[in-house]
Amino acid sequence: MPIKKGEKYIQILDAAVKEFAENGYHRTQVARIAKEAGVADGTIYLYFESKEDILVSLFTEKMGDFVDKLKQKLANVNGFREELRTLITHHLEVLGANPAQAMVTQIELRQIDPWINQGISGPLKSYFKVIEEVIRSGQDEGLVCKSLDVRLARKMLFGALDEVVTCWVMTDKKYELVSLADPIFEILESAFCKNK
Amino acid sequence: MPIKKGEKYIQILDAAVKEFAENGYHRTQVARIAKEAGVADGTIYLYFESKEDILVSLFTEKMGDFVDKLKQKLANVNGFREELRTLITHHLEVLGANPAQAMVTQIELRQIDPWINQGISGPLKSYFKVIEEVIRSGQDEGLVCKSLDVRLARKMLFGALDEVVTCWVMTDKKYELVSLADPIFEILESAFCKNK
DNA sequence: CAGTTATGAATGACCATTCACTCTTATATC
DNA sequence: GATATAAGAGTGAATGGTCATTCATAACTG
Repeated sequence: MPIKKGEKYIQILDAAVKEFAENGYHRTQVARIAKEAGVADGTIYLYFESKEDILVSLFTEKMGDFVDKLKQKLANVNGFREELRTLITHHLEVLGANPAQAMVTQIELRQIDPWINQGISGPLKSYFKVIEEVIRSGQDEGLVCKSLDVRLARKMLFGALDEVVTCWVMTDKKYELVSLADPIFEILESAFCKNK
Repeated sequence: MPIKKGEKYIQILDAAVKEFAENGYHRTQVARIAKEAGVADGTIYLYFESKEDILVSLFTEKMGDFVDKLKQKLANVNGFREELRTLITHHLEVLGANPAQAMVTQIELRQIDPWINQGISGPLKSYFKVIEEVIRSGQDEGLVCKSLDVRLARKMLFGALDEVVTCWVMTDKKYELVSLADPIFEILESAFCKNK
């Protein structure tokens, strides 16, 4: 029964993001995380069940935040177009501002492991739900074709954003990720909206 | 200097796809691959440098094929719309027909490892080039806005397809992947084409 | 019988996890 | 207020299991 909170908990999590981003999940030893966090190896196991648990906690922690903040922003905005723009911008802003975190969520988390996926699917699904709601609201407004398969559209939208972020992470991050928000918005808008 | 060809080479590769798809790269032992392939553990090292080398070879081998076949199909087709449709269909058809391979390329390959990425980037880049050429041909035809950022469009197109395949792989593969070709085509076409 | 190909038991490196111990802080007793 | 007792948090060296890889040996082949 690890204590999933407190100062050390955060320290370890932060150290883990850094190490995972730098060396990849499988290549970073727990001992390295401990060193980076300034705690003893054993201390980690007071806060986490296992190495995998660190990875999962990392994701759920960050993803929970991500979705919460997005929902707040969406509440202050009206109409499908602005919602879509907000969604895209948020995605790029947050990941653009946290390259290490982006690295972890984009790459390290992708390894299939029934256990890891279980831990991840919750928060990720809630993000998917938000995306689908935005698209559906576009349909209600009459801007998006009613016959559009919302699920499929969500997958494509998410996939598109995801790949853009992945490319950015994998290269040297020379450009500002957010600067792509506008062109992406243009493309996705015309993808979903009926031709006027 | 492993011999990168021959019957056993293929056998090992096939066994590896199966095992990686089933258990994931890190969870499959070389010994399992050997057993599945019907060869001795040591034999693997006559054909491959290392376990990683198996993964990379797998990808380059399959991806080379993938791009070659796609190019052939594209040569027999005229006009941006049909090219785009061909591209999408090919992507879904090939991965839909080889779930295990899809699993490996979609998931297992994503783990960052400078070495692995190096091995992968070649064949993947050649696929990207094909995609970009198709989009550019659409611009030449006047169907796609000249101001569209081809690179960005490629990333989004690839990401969209990729995510659709990933979702399919992760679930129980209940539906035919190719059946999504039409709706995806509709969406991507209107994403890129000027409103008529 | 030389050369090539294949074998699989043995090796050794690696690293997540544990646990016997220390250090700190809080509470109780006189 | 001084001392004793207990609990919790933290430590890091030692453990043990897991494989990738090697290599001495065998089995083909021409």
